[in-house]
Amino acid sequence: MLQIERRQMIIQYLEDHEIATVEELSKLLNVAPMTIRRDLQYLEDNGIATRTFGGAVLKSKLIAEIPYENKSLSKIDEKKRIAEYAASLVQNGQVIILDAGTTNMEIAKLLIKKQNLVIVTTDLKIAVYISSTTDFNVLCTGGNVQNSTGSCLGSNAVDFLKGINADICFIGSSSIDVEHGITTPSLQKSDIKKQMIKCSECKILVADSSKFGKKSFIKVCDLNQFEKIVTDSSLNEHTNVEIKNKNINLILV
Amino acid sequence: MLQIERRQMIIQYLEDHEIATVEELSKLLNVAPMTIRRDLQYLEDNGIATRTFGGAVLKSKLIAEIPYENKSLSKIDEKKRIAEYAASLVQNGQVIILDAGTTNMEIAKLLIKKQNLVIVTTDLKIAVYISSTTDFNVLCTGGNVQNSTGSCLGSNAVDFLKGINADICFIGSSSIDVEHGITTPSLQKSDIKKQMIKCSECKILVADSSKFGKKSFIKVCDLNQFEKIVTDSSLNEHTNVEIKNKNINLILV
DNA sequence: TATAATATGTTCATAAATGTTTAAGTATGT
DNA sequence: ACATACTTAAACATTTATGAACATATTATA
Repeated sequence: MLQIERRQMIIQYLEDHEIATVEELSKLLNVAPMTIRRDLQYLEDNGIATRTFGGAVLKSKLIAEIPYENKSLSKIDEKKRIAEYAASLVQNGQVIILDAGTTNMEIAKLLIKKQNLVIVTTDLKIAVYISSTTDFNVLCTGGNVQNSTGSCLGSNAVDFLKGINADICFIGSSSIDVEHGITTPSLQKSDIKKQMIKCSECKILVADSSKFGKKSFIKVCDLNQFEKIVTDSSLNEHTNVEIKNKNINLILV
Repeated sequence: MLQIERRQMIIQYLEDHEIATVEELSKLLNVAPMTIRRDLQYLEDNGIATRTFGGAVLKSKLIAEIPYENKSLSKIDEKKRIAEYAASLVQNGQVIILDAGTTNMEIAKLLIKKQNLVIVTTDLKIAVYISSTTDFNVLCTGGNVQNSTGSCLGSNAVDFLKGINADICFIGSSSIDVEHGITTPSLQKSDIKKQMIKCSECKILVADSSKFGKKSFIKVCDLNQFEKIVTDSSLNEHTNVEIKNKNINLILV
């Protein structure tokens, strides 16, 4: 197993269990405890985990942004299932807004099988992917490109979106909380998502279950703004009930 | 098996598995580990994969899916030489406009070694490439994405450029004629190039010699608009003399 | 066909990752 | 405070991966 792979699994384990001991990780991954310590040191240096005596916990609920490569490896199966459901909501000929991120990339991979869509996105990789594989009308918002993710930010992107009337938007988020709604680490990202929601008829939130119960800095909107919230079935029971109590259409795939 | 074929299979393998070790690729493809390392080095240089100790992970699936190889295979050496000269004109800290196309992609590959640039481009692939490999400020114009090339067109892109003041723009063209100047097959492309030229201090035309002596429909500008025209030394003598007679700074690399 | 250019294989010194040992540090119960 | 059990990190040993240099094979070109 490669080093990066092992570190990825530690992140995955932490996402699932919130906490892990050096010993259990050492046994699980069949490496010396010292190796696990060095891995945890790396994760701490990169702001992903916080070391404790005997193990580590995920960095506080106010999560920072994890680099793209790490993200794309984690929860990939869940994302594919979420994407499958999301794509089933799309009719041929519709105008679709896709938010940036790996979950929306998974949706994009399925949408190319549809006919005659208009795709609007801030994610350059999604724009390149769809435009190179279909004859859809692909619109890219433009703006400042965020180096870590390849997505457009800034007033140009927001202004571009203001001119759009879409049938459906798919919004991704890494911080979803029943009480505080969805939040982002930057004002710019929040502005983009707000505008995407504003100019779409139907709003769908797509995010794997690890994103729930987390808060970031800038609020985008409350959960009741969405027609549907699509996530995977590992969502913890408490959150599940809380959302359903609010009469929100929660889809577990 | 051809080299390009093998590299294609590595990309395919990475797309399926997200991650791969040198050893498994070596066994799978029946070549020496060193060959795999060289392949992975190539893929990393081209922004397709990220190497790790012992293997590699996929960077972003899209660049791989684009028929880059095919396009850029023609006149690739000439383009690299042209790009080398073009890149040498760029100072750290400058604002650069890059037109769409493979020659400008070659320039982009060299610009990532500079410091602190601001890059403005209509080419999504260039935007993704530079933003994912540097901390430069990358601006993408946005607009309608042309499906065949992955570049932005339309009034959004032109309007975006109107707000830019650049030090240098690098313009590509497939139709250059001493008498008729540079021409494009569509009004949209012409509008973009015109605006790029208008908002740049210094204008450089980059095109391999096969593009000379050709005419298309919509005129962009005359050749004397450019501070320098950079092409390869296979340019035919007649055109060479004609351009120099017009007192234009022609660079043959 | 001969020759040049390119791609691939091999070897080996170097570097990186991991394992092991051990002294010092930390938590916890009495 | 003390003893005990556990955790840590430094130092060194071991394993494994890497890339440079050169040899060989393959492909392109004259």
